[in-house]
Amino acid sequence: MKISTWNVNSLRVRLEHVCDWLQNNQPDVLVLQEIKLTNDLFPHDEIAACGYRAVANGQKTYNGVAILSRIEAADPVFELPDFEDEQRRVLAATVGDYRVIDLYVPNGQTVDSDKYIYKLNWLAALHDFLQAQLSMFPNVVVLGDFNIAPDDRDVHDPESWQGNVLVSDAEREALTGILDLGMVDLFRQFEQADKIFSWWDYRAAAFRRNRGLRIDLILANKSLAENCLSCAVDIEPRTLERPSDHAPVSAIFSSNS
DNA sequence: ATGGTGGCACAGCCA
Repeated sequence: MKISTWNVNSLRVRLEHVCDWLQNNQPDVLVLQEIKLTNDLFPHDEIAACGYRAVANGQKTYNGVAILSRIEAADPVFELPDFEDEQRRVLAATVGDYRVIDLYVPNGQTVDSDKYIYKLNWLAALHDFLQAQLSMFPNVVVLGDFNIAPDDRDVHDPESWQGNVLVSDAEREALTGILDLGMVDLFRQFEQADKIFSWWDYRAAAFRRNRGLRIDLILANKSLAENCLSCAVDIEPRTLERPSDHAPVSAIFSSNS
């Protein structure tokens, strides 16, 4: 079972990259963030031509998430319970034996902004939703753009980022609270090279200089994490013409989980 | 260097 996540920053613009990546990598599930289109404009035919079904939770201009899967996804949830939100950032669904929870966590803009307060409130609601999902499903994978770098190993220059949005203490504590529900950051289960990131700003040649952050994460509950065989970032699509600013991340699970 | 680039949509917001 291979499950992957990718913030595509507009599915319209990146459709060809997504289709090529599906053909080349053959995941069982790929979850997308920032599709930036409404459900009526979702490219179901093109995705079907690659051999995948799709469930979308889309929105015009901003945000929007989707789950692509070889087999049909069931029992979708489109909202954080008891959290009023116009922004389409969550999509949970069951794919075979796995509960897949696709997230586009709010960016937060700056630590003194209203958007940062919204981010922390959103993460508190997410915590309660994940607690409930973990009590209902034996195999839970939570993945997407978390807009939080878990620790300083995930930041190209921790000193320059100190206290900034994406690395602030309150955000990292919120992530720790989610992990404390019984989840594992799969990437850190494995030996990894230094300075592996999943997002690089479009500006200032950040990718060429590898000035990035690891903010695209795959979490799994502990018993499922024990069946994880690998977790890796694929920077190849970030080298293409007109790339997303994020790279895809994939985890592979042994088939008996 | 308080900018830089990119998507959406066509000015300015968001990242």
